[in-house]
Amino acid sequence: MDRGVNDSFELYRALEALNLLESKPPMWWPAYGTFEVVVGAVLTQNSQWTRVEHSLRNLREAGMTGPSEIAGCDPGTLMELIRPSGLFRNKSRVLKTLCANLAETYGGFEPFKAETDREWLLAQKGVGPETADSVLCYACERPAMVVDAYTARLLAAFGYEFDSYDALQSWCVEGIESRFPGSELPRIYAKFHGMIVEYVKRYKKGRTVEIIL
DNA sequence: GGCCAGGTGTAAA
DNA sequence: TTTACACATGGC
Repeated sequence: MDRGVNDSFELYRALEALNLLESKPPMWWPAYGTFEVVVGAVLTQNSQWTRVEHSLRNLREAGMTGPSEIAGCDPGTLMELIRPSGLFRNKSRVLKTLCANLAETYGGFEPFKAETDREWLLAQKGVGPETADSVLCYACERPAMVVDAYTARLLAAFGYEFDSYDALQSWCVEGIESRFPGSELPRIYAKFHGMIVEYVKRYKKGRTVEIIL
């Protein structure tokens, strides 16, 4: 099949030329490099970011700004605070357990940020590959490529199909990783994923994506 | 009023 | 090992 992009590097360059992140936070995800990203990564599972912002504001106003606060929060109270982003019974349990384990294993967010890895994150209940990579990429500032439904839909528009998260992620990484110094990769992957999401949001037509590249 | 959203875990088949 | 379903709110 004829494809508009031969590898992920071509896609990256084409998206970059569209200035999709002009009015977004520097690394696309708000509060890049902070604990709030960990909370947001769980809350955004199968829900809209505008809803997550509402929950995050509730949490800030209630003083639930760190792992120890959330780990110690009354379950019913936490459910009410995060209710706006949906799936709140699951997510409150997931957040409390995740925060308790984070505090116990690492002692706080900064050591967690420096020392955690994908395997530890995937072992947490309610943390799958996308949430784990989102935390690594946007909270821990690591070279992790996040892929999601947007990524799959964009590549489907180019004729690519992948049978797993890992296969899709590998395609994205393989075209990119050798093209930049290792020290730049955390921000390159962060930008790449952000550009993909913004592109699809702007050019989606129903369930498919219009290609203007 | 049905479909969808910045997924994941569990239980059937 | 694959597929189906539950979780739940609010925007469109």
